[in-house]
Amino acid sequence: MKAPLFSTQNSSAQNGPNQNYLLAALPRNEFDAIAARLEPVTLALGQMLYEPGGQLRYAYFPTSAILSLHYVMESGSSAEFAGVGNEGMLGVALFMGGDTTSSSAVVQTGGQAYRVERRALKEAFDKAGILQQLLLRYAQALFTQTAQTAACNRHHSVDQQLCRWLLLTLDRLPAQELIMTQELVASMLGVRREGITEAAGKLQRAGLISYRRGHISVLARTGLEAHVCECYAVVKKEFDRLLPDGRYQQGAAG
Amino acid sequence: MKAPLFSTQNSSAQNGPNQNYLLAALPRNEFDAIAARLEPVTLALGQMLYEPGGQLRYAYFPTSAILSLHYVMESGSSAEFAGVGNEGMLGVALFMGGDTTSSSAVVQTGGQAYRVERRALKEAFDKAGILQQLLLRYAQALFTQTAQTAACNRHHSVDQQLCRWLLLTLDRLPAQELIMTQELVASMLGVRREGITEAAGKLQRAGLISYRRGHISVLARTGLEAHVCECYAVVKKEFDRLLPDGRYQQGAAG
DNA sequence: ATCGCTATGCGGGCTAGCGTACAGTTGCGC
DNA sequence: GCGCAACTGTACGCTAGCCCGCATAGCGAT
Repeated sequence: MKAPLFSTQNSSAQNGPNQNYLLAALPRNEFDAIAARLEPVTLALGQMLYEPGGQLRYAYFPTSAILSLHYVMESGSSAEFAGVGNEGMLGVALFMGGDTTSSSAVVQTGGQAYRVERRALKEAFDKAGILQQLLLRYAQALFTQTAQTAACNRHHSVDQQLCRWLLLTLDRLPAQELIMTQELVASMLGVRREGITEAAGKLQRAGLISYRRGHISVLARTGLEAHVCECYAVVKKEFDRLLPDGRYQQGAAG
Repeated sequence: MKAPLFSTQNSSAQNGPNQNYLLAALPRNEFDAIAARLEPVTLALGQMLYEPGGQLRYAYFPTSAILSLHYVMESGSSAEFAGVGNEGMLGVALFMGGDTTSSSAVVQTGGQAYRVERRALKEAFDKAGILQQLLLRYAQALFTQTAQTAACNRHHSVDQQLCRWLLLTLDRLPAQELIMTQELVASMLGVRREGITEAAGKLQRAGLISYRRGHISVLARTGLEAHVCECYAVVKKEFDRLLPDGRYQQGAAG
């Protein structure tokens, strides 16, 4: 699972660092500078990357993995407030100044990522180049997503939120199927498992998705879009506005 | 209402820029540099400072005013996800890179603030000094507050959330009384006005607060602390950890 | 002092989502 | 190909908070 670190322009690398949009958007010199510090890691479903209150050692740039930021209450119940795919990075606190967060981060979809040590990230950030711009804009997008989640949690039904969650996850996934039990989805959204059974049942009866033990397939994306609350569009629009678009942008500074 | 801009060290100024903790924590040279660009403004209850999607012209550093960040849904209902007092600033998007936000900002408690133009803030931020550190740490604290609000909205009762909101507001206020109708509190928390009537009634019967038309007085802060959910403590702790402590720190670089 | 606006109090019916309990079923591991 | 753990389906009562409507009361302006 060694990635070709020495070859920064290997466009045939299925899982090279430039599968991550933020890294891919860097100009050549900045990419080369940080590439030497990137370490490929395989992340397994359920793996906990950050524990509440713990020191953060690494930032993670997913290429195929999807990560989930959530907060676990004293009662044990939890709620996701943002997700991170290959459009972004985990660990904004590292360059924002606090080296810990009060939230947890777990792997929601297994896959690959590149990690970089705290100090290396901070040094790269402090060079005040394109990377800094990209990371700040990404942090802004993450903030919007979190704020929208707060509002959505207040006002929208579980059905709507499930659609939102499915669409956001789908956008980060190459395939139309996610490996995910209802139990896990429930803990992401912070509702009971039965609530997801019911909501997913409705969507399946409507022919929009189909699922079996631990797998959910999206059959009709447009159908989900018709059921979802406004929150999905708001978040998506903000991401599109603030982030590089995923085209291979090496050398294009901005 | 002119503030003594020319005198950067006028410690007798009741409403000088150094009533704002972020500004007060700047070392002398950085303070002087930005002080020339600060413009005192009086903010009235209910005034809208940012409209969703609009271009942001100014950042605001409250000294006595309290501002509220919230999102208004298509249905018209709304939900606050963070508040800003003299511990912070409004407009983190200005230095994060997006010059707009999808959320609204309104004045929750009338008072004074200093505003600074977009460009001036960006220039000061890009000097990569203490101001940059402070603003980034503040953005991190704001993020934590927003994430916590998302979780709280999901899992805690209106009673608990009212306690949280009262305590957070109180922390930003010199007095024990807030000018605020139940209707307004309701729109902050994103619940019905009757829900607040009921919750506030309970607190009043318990002798913790007393209120009359448009005024809420806190009688027993410790009582509120006994009723509040964990979210208050989490947010407060994170603010204490990340932010300057409000002592007059001019000259102390960090 | 009175009027009128607006804030607050209250009640009744309703629904979404919770807690709990248990039954059915699938697919993995041996 | 068997067993079993784990995932999914269903049901029932319960409560918080919603929507709606209307009654009362405080406070400011005339």
